[in-house]
Amino acid sequence: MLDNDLILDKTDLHILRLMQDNARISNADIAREIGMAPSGVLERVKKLEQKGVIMQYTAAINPAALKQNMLAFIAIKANEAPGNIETTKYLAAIPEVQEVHHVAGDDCYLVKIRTYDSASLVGIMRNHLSKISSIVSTRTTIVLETVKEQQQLVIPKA
Amino acid sequence: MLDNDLILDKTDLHILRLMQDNARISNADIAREIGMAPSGVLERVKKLEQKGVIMQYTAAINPAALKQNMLAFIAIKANEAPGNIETTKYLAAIPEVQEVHHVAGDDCYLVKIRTYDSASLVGIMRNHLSKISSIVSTRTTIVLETVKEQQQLVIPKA
DNA sequence: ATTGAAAAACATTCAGA
DNA sequence: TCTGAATGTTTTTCAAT
Repeated sequence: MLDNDLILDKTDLHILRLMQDNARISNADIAREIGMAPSGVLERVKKLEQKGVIMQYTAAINPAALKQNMLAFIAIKANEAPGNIETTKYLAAIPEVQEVHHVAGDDCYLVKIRTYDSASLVGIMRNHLSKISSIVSTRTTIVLETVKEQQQLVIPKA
Repeated sequence: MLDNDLILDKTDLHILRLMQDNARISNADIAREIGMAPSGVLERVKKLEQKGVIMQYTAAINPAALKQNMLAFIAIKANEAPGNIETTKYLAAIPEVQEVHHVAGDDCYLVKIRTYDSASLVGIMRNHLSKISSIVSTRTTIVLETVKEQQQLVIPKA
């Protein structure tokens, strides 16, 4: 999936824009919006899913509603052979870790992690990070307030 | 919305888990899964939306499909009066900026930004960031590879 | 790639418990 | 809160283009 045969036309982009903003929009509504038959829309949506353009439909849940009020970024330095991915595999397997990026520069990895509070963050660092022998050092940045947080992409009109 | 009258019971958490994993699941399927009538599920879902627990339904689109292959984090130092939110307002208004966090420590803000390439990143920094007079300095971290990226929360069973 | 028709499944409302 | 019945709508398939 997601090969070179993915030429997204104006209609595909329109569908993506609608579904990115409201994943629970009905095919019928999409069809009305873009002036196509519902069955045609369904075909296109299925193709977008199957090509890996649409990766998932998800409900964005308010972390505060689940009392998950701690958000932190951890910059991690690791001493491992280039191409070795043991560290990232371990980091990605931690459920509270939302993002793991391999970054350029001094710090090898940047990890985004969401927990209930500072105690549970420390708990994860103790129980998980300290068990990863390749980790040389960590630098934790605590988020005081999140002003904007969205995964939505800028989708061009054409 | 999202007051103190949000006591999420086991059923609510089950619904949230299902919808977080697949926002396009039908009410009927949720009803079957949790052993309730579809109309009852609908009521609960509407209440979760109205209380602000469910913030949005969104399709996660593969950035590569839109040729958006540059991801960067920018740490921004700003000299502004505490409580002044002009800088964050400006940052959040940039469409390519997916996240703006006010963080503890030396760097005041952490911004996540997704663009086509390094040229378009530089373009945004020139056209937007350099116009914000309160910004003292920026430190950009380029993502080489994203290993994990999800906004999904850990939802407890009860 | 798209349509339109047809059947099955679904969403939504509302009275009643 | 929840159910169950009722109605209108949607989804999905498929033959045809």
